[in-house]
Amino acid sequence: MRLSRFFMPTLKETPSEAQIASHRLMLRAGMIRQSSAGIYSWLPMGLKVLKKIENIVREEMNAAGCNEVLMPTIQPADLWRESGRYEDYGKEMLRIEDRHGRDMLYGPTNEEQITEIFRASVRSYRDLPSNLYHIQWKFRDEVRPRFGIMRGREFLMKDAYSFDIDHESSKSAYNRMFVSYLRTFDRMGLKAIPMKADTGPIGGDLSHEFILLAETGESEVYCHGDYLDFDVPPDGIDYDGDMQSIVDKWTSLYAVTDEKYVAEEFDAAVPEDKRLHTRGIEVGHIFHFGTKYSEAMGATVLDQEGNATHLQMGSYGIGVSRLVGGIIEASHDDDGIIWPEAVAPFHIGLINLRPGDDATDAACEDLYEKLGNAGVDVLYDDTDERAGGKFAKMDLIGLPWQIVIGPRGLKNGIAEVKNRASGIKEELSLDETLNRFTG
RNA sequence: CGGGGGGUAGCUCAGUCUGGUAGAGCACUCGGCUGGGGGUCGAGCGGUCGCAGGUUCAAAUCCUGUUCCCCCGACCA
Repeated sequence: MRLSRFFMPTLKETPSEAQIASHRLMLRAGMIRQSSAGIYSWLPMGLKVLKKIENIVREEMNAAGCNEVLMPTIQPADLWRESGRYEDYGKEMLRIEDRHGRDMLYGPTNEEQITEIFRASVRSYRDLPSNLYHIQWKFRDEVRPRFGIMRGREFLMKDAYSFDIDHESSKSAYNRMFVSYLRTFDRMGLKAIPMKADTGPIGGDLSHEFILLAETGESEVYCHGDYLDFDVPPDGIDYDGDMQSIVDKWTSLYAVTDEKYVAEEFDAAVPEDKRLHTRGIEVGHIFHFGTKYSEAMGATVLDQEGNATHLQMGSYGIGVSRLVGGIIEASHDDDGIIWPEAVAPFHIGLINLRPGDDATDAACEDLYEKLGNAGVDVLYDDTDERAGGKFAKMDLIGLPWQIVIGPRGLKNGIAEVKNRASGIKEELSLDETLNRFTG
């Protein structure tokens, strides 16, 4: 993509509404624009990242044996009256009336919808276990949206729902999602630690929040430092295999959010030099809730003896849009964003320092074309802005690599390759530069 | 929902107290000098001062109402 034809309205100054780093940088890098409180438009740069994150989530869900569906954003109120949540949910739920006077709502979540779909189609234990997910926009009318995309009212979420015949099987479904989440966040270059979460009125130990460690996080967390070095389950792992030992390992050490924190327990469980007390961002939440919805909504299957049995269910969320902000919180510096390669909007930023100079233009165009042919996603700054502005802008948008070509280096056939994360610059010949990214 | 702060050019903000021709920097357009870390000189473009009503010869400024946004708290994936 040529920068001259790319819609990327960057800002030199920080808009006054942005307080935290990710919000500030997303606005400055031209990724999002606010529409109203907690509601944003996604501009090309932001949308590319959002889609990359969404795809990683999708790939890992599919690998774990889940089926993708797409449920509507607008749901009928009657569905929620069945579960009793229409009355319980309160003002967080955006309620709408259609032209016929029917009560509708913009879905804050989809337990009712998925249960309705499942109960209408599945009759036998033979069709279990099953896990359906979708990636869809949700709306929760938060009293006070904040932190930009991190806690908006409208947000993109992946939510999965598992259906099983009994508790034992449901626990296996839970474990598969647990492992899948470890892989998903790791692929995005994140350290997300599963922490004990509130199980609410249902009880049990099957609820974990996946927390991203970041100093600007919204809640305090306490955990064992060794989690940072734990191995993540490998690509291609067999989800029919032993998930329990992985879950056991990843839940063996102390890790809680502040509402579950007890100083004495923390001190007793973690040696002093391993105590990690920082802030965190919740990017995933997995939860087993048993028959709460299947009983309220009459979702049953016949078991092997022919008895109608209520489905055991669990739900598994990942905040896809929140992750965009979360990744930036975890990976930025004073100059701008530092994208992990897996979610970067482009792999390389190619800077032409002197558009209009024949030799410089020719070298840039040649490299741009060859990299493109090799399938490398390049943002080519072909504008005639000054060098300083180009460097600052490229650092701001945080592409993993920068290739700088100007008359000075070109006299010796040299391009400069800079790694955004380390800041290390190398002088390479044009061929070496090409090979570096295509070899 | 309680408390606080705001809305003036695309962005950051002054001007409001004390009413009297709407400003600066950045951005943008044109031209000159420049040319490897947001340069420089000159000339431009750009505003129903959130909205409605009131007071006044005269309102960005005073009064009333209203709406939107931000921050702290409570709440929350």
